[in-house]
Parts: sequence; C-alpha cells; structure tokens
Amino acid sequence: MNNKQELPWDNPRFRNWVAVARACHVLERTLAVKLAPLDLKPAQLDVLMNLYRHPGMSQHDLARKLLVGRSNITMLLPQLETRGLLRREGDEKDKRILRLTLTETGEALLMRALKVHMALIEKAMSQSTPEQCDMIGEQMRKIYDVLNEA
Amino acid sequence: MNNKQELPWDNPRFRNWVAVARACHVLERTLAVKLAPLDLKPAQLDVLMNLYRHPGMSQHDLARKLLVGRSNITMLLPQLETRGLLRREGDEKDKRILRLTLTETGEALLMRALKVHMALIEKAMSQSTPEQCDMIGEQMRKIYDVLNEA
DNA sequence: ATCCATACGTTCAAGCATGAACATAATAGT
DNA sequence: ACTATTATGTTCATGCTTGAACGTATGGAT
Repeated sequence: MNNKQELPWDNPRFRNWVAVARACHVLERTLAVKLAPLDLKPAQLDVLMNLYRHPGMSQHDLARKLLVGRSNITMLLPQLETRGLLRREGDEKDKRILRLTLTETGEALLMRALKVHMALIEKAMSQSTPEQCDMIGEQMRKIYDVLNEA
Repeated sequence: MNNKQELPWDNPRFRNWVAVARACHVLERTLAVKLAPLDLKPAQLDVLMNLYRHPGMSQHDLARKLLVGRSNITMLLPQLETRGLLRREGDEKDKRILRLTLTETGEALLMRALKVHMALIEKAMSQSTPEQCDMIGEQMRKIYDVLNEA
C-alpha cells in the first residue's frame, strides 16, 4: 500500500501543462508591455478584436466570448467609448440589448495593436513547424471544448 | 499596393495561439472553482507547490518562479502563514532574506489540492497522445525561453 | 390581461496584482 | 573605515476582475 500518491511532477501531462500556463503568462505580460505605448491593455485589445470580427455584438455575447463576467464588460466599455473607439447603440427590437460596433478610430487603433500582437506571436511561435503549430491549436481547442461542456 | 495588412485571423500562428490562451484561461477558471471547497486560490496553490519543491526558498525567488512582483508575495503570504500552512524564518547569514517552508498542515492541504489539480489536467490533456503532449510541453518551454531572454 | 420566469445591463463592495517609493541589510570600491 | 551600489522585503495608491443584488425589458403560461 502506497500512502503517498503519485507526485504530479512525475506526470508528463502535469509538467507539460505547467509549461503551457507559464508560456501563456509570460506572453500576456510581454504583450501588456508592448501595448503600453498605444495606451491599451490586453483585455481592451480583446474587446476591439472581437468587435471587429463580430460587429453589432451585444455586451452579453462579448462577455461570453472573452470568458469574463458581464459586469466586467460594463466596467471596461466606458473607457473605450469615451476615447471614441466604439459605439453602443440600443437594439430596436429588444430594448435590453446594447449593440457594439467599432468606430473608424477604433479600427485604426486595432490595426496598430494587431501589428504588435502579431509580431509577438510570430516571435513566440517561430520555433514550431507549421504542423506542430496546427497540432497545438487543435489540442487546445479540444481542451477548451472538454472543459466547457462540463 | 496593399494598404490592408494581412489580417491575423488568416494566420495559423495567430489562430492557434488564441486557442492556447483560451484553453489556459478556461482551465484556470475551472481550477478556481474546484479549489474553492479547500478555500484555496490558484495563486495560493502555486505558492504551496513551489515551496514543496524548493523548501527554504526566499520570497524573491518565489516571486521569480511565479512570474509576479515581489509585493504580490508580500501580500499573499500572511494569509497562508496565519492559516498555519507555511513558516517564514529569517536567514542566519543574510538578514534580508526570509526563508519559506511548508508546515505539515500546508503539505497535507497541498496534497489534497494536487489531487484536484491533477484530475483537471488529466481531463484536459487526456485527448492528446503522450507524444503530442510532450511536443506541446517542449514548444511551450521554447516560447517561455524566447520571451524571457528578450 | 396578468403573473412568473428569464435575460440584459448596471452598481457596488471586496479581493488581487501591480509598480513606485521606502527602509533595511549586504557588498563592492576607494 | 566609508561611501555608493545593489538586493530583499514592505507599504501604499491605483486599477482590474469578480459575484451578488438590483432595475428594467421580454416572453410565456394561465
């Protein structure tokens, strides 16, 4: 009988996931530094990216996409709206919903920020072959699905 | 001439990294929920894990390992020390340094938390073959190194 | 029509993480 | 020995994120 459970550090899955988490963490931090000159935080960039791809999104949908609470969106948007980066307009049919769209200013800033983000990711992923890169993405999407249905 | 830069979403590296970030985010959030019954946050678990593996660590070393600021550690430790999970003792030679060690209580709680953490990671990574899993870890360690030397 | 349940967004208080400024201790240069 | 520099940890103000409680709007059941 073994009263000492198998230590996680001996488990490849554990060790490798820790590497994933650390890589994520350091990339996020690096991105924050590189975005500072644009006066943008990573979370704000996420907002702009999602609005660019899904114009007319509601705040609720945005929160779901970003994996954050609704109140977070409420706190986040006024800063961006005041800077003229996006518009919030009430839906005609359903008066509960606020539909979000980027302004031209917001789109322009997004493009500049995307260059920064893209460069960072290129630097990080440049050591993987395209096949490795795709495989990583595929596995991560599976992980996302598995954890979300539970 | 193309005044519209290549959109990141067309770039496999970008799309795949986004998947990594999302998987990390959702796993972290899920872990927080599953650790709640133990009255532990993911950040606190990270502390306990590192102290278990590196007894006698200084706060500065711990901060570096966790990729957070020193002040964060200062704010984090008193809660755990009060709960009797760890000890802080001044170094004999260098009176600036506080050496950190887990108590037996801390170690016991860590073991319970590790079971939770381990189960979650097993669930997440169970869809990857061992080869895929190792490859992911390897690439992530490379990313970590590339971003840190810069 | 009215009531009940649900959905969307907001407000608020609490907890965390951060970076700058500080205090103390060790170390290196002179 | 003395000064200057560096290292460790703390304090504090700030900003971000969260979850609970709330108000309003919609839709369905009776």
